[in-house]
Amino acid sequence: MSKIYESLNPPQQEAVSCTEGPLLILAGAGSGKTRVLTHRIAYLIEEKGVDPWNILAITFTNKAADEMRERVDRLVGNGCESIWVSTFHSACVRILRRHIDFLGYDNHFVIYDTDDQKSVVKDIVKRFDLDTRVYKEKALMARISQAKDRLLTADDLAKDARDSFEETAARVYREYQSVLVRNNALDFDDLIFRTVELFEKHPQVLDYYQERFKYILVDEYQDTNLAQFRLIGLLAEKYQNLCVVGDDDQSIYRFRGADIRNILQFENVFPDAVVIRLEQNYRSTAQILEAANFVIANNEGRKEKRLWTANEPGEKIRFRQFLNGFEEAEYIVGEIEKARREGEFRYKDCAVLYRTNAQSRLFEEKLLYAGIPYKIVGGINFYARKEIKDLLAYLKTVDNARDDLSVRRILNVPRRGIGDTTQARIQAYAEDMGYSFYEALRVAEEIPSMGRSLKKIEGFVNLIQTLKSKAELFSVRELLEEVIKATGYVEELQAEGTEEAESRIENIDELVSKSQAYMEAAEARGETPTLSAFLEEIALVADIDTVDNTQDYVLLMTLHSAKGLEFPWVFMAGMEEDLFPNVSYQRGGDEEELEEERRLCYVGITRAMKRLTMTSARQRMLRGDIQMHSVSRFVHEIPRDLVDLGYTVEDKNPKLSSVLPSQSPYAKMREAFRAKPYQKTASAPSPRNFGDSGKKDELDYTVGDTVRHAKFGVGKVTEIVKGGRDYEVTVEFDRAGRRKMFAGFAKLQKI
DNA sequence: ACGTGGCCACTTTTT
DNA sequence: GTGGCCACGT
Repeated sequence: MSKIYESLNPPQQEAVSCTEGPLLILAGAGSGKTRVLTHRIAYLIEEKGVDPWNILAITFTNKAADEMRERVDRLVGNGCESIWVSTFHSACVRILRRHIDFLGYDNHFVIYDTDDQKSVVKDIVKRFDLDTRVYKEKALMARISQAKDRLLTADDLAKDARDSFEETAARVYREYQSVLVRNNALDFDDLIFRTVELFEKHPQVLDYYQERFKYILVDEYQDTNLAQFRLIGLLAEKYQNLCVVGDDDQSIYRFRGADIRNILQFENVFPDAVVIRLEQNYRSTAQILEAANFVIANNEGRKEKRLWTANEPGEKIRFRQFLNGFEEAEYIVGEIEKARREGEFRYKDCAVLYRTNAQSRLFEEKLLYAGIPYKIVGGINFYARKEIKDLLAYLKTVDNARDDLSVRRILNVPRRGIGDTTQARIQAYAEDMGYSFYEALRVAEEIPSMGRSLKKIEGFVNLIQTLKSKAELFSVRELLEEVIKATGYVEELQAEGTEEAESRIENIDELVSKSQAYMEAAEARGETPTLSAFLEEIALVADIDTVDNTQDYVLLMTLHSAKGLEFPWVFMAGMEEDLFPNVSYQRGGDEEELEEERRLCYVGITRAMKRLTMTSARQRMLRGDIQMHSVSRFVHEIPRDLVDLGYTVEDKNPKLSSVLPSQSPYAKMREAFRAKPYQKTASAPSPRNFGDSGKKDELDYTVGDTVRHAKFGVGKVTEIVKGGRDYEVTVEFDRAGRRKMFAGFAKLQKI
């Protein structure tokens, strides 16, 4: 072995050199799996003489793919451009662009994002005249997506339907699919599903790719779903040189169809698979790692493993509880600023992780106020913004006029005086004649009762035709600018002059620079930039892909988005029962969901290299009303001698102590930790023993009583549930309807 | 045809 | 607290 492999530890070396046959690498957090993957690729090329052309590496995000390619480049030097390093979705798009005509699609298909899917479903719900109370778009979309993740067609779903909801869902699915086919569109799930279909129906195509990809590597294997599993299985079937890397403890996408069994049963599916464990962690301090180990040990369904590290013990894990989310945010922002001022950490060394995107707001406010550069990953996707979607719809229409959705979106944007009635008439005509929506527009004069609208429609068609002809000559960026000019989109916003319009214009400017950046990147890759490729790239970028490691900013993101990343200092905010673990696990009453939450916590803890701070708030505004929260059970699962609870409120923080009740929460916490020393076997932790002071022993009203609420008025108590620290009271108000509230806050008066 | 105001549901996580 | 949707009025 050449020198570069000597820096690897023995199991890592084994994982690199075991190149033939199926291989499962169980790589604990921070165990250097990316290093193993990149060295393995280098080894294949350099030592085994494998043609880079024959290697396929699948990662979870584009960012990870870029990083991997970069690192392989550094190891191997030239020749690695021809390695396919990409996500499942972009790999499938590449394959489908070449061969989807075998399935009767046009290779020029468009990709529908979640928003587009929603419009399609919504339209169908309306056409089927379904009760939207029962058949919610979201639920239907989830059904369809779930089915596709499991490679089920609408017929399969109809066959398995157990009730009328499922039957209807199958009907909607069938119609949804035919709309997509008509529009020559594929949704995210289709990208995988159709590729599997292509391989299964056309063995010669499969054979081509089996020959092409003799060596396959899959990262984050624990998060693959059935469709992805099948895809990989098909590709690897012939040569069996499949190397998957994953960690069952980091499986956090069950809700999206990820099947942890893909990793737990790898050895059953590939009986002669070699299994290698990477258990040495290079990332975190010993105390952080130990905390992570203790937390995850509470899960039952996992492969037993013991992560260890030779790193320094490091600092204790900091835990702080605050009165509310504002103070939590203020604290975290203050800590970051202080550390930077003192030269201890840069902004980019710090990341704030939380369970739900909604939590980002408070941090954003405080960071903005403090003048600290930051970037929020996730939330509302840049490309989901209205102005961006509008402009992209123009580009999509130019690119593929079969995409009815885009055409309809822009027909009256900006306002052209073409209203719903006209649109409905065109739609009806198109359906009668078997035309696409745009085709119907082009022959609008044939449509009866168009009247005054005809002129306007002709204007629109002319605009699109002109843009289409320009698309031949113009670069992507020029075309986009032409759209902006021809439609007067920005002008209209400027005329508005509001702050909101201002920010929309900024977004549009950003889109223009993104188109420029795309062109440059494509040319750097030696490709000719095309409109289709630009649109495709946009459809497949995740927000995390736009994180720029060279910029010094604080990163804020959900725990999910943080997977695969690492930071010197990690803040885990909102460590509260009901928020994290999230309440929905209780709705399902599902132990597995709780375990998934715990894995998410494990992922969060193991992102931290040097320092980890966990915070929680006693009260938090959730869905409009204030709720009391006790400290997350996950915090309790960390042995107390690993935790630094900070100063007491009385000592150091007079501002807090004046607001808080006489009992210091920190003193309470200490008691709690002291009272209940950590036991590894403890199966039922009592998470709610922090600061019970708010609980009233008795309420002066009971079920059936009439009470008055300051805001909601008079109502009747229908239910009282004893919560951890308070009573949850359900009241049927005369005016405000049924409300659930905490007795401590509601201040209900018996009358 | 289009704008406005009130009502409602919503918040888990995403390629 | 917020954004989306519907109904109504101009």
